Amino acid sequence: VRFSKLNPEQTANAIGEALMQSSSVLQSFNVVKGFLNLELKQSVWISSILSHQAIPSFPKKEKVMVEYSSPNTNKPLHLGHVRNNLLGSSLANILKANAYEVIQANLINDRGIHICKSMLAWQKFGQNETPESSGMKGDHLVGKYYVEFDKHCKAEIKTLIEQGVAEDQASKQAPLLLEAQDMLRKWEAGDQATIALWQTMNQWVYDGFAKTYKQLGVEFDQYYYESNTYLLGKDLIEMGLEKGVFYKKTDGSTWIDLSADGLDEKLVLRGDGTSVYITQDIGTAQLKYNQYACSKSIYVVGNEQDYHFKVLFLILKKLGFDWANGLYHLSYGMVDLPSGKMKSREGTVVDADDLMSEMIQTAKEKTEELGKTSGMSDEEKTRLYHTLGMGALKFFMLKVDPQKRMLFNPAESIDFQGDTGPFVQYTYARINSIMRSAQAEDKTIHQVPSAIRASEVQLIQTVLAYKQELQKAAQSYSPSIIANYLLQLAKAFNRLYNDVSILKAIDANERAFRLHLSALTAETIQHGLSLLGVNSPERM
RNA sequence: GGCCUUAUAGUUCAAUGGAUAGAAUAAGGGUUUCCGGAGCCCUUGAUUCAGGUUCGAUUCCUGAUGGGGCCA
Repeated sequence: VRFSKLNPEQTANAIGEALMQSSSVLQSFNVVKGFLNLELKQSVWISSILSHQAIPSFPKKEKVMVEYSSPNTNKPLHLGHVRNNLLGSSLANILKANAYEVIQANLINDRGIHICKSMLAWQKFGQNETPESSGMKGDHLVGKYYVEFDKHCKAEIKTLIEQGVAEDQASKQAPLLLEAQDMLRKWEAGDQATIALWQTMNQWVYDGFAKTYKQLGVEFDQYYYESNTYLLGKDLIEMGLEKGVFYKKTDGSTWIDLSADGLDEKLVLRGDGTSVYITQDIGTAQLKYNQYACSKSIYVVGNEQDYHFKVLFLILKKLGFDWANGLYHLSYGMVDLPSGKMKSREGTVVDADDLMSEMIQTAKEKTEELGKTSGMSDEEKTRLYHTLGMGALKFFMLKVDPQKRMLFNPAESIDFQGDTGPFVQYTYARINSIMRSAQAEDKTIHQVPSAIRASEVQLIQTVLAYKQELQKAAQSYSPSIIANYLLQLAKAFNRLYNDVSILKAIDANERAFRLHLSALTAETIQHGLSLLGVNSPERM
């Protein structure tokens, strides 16, 4: 507009005219409110889809680490962990599809006062109960004793208060708590009996987690254990002191002043030389880099730790590590339920294992209601219910922008209508059905169709957009982009194939073209769903 | 108290600074022949408030208010 010295309408018209003359792919153009709209010839769309390869593949270029899950070993996984795991593993898939070499890491918090609490309660009240003897999943068993500890500890505190001890004192003096702290000291001193019990109970938990992970469909290339890493980082504090990044206070504790960066002063080493959380995170970050030299490292951690990661990354940069620029905190919001917030104290936590089996059970009921499983073997049905139940769960959780707090409604997620996983899966199954019944046909396109419908152009455009969406998802670390794209694609397909005339009175050539388009759509859906960790059922 | 984050139909979610803010669900209406009606079509309905930047703001900036979190 500045160049032409004309108003936007006139400028657009002039450009449009010029393009019409010089380009062979334009059908027409029009100008609305200063927007120049170019209409491409249908042949452009037709030929672009015919030469299109739905699934791009590239050579590996960079290494990236995705750390997620990172559970504590004192209780089983819950709904919040599910979002974490799904985000992490889906992100790993998306990055792989964008040619990154991905290392999926899991940093397990296997030490500390919390696991000592479970151990102590088991010692006192457990009567040698094991996963085998009780039939309980190991993580649930250990979780049970964590709750048990809490119960007894509270009772002790109550007694103390009744004896006249002040409340804040009482909560520190409960005999059980003191005993747990003592156990932690023994653990740190390497006491054999304590270590043995710790190993046994942790192993129960790991066996339990393994089942949960398998059901969720996540896996890891590298496990880190805090029991191995909790002493790391002290040498880097030393180094930072020499560089003048940190300073000592008179009590001997080491700090960093981040007030110039809009943050506070932060303790990095206590006066007695013991670590704080961030100390070991500094050390672990270096350990990871030394081991893999990833150009990017992503931490999938809830948004309550936003501040922690801001500080951590800043410290690493100030220590002079170039690789600190490749660190990213994928922060995600909490998951709410229709019944309200999850609060462990009120027992409203939704257990991950329970949730998954409920989803699968609901998938079964819904599908049986519709009575379309006739002719399927029991094995096929079981697999289908799993595919649908887990697909519903994953799709629903990944559809939402990670950053935002979300509301998980199990009933709504598994509905076959609406913006759900099963709806996308249905579309895939439907296309498969179409392809099956056309199996025997000659699907060669001898001649490019001369005209196609607007709804076909729309579907073609959507299919073609996939690569861009994939890139966007990788750049913004957001699986929700893929999920929303898949909904759009499924809708575009269903809309097109509801047009009765498309099924009738068409010549073999047009038919072949549409089958080609359908096959590409199916391929794209399958690829997209797999990035979300969702299976595509051949039939449903 | 300081800091971070969020605010869109009744509800749950979308929208590289761009056109008439999209879906889904709920409510109401429609879809005789159809390789899958678990679909498709129509109707009703929304940007928290007050300023600012811009030709143009749901989007960026400032402030207020509500939700969530972190730190003391």
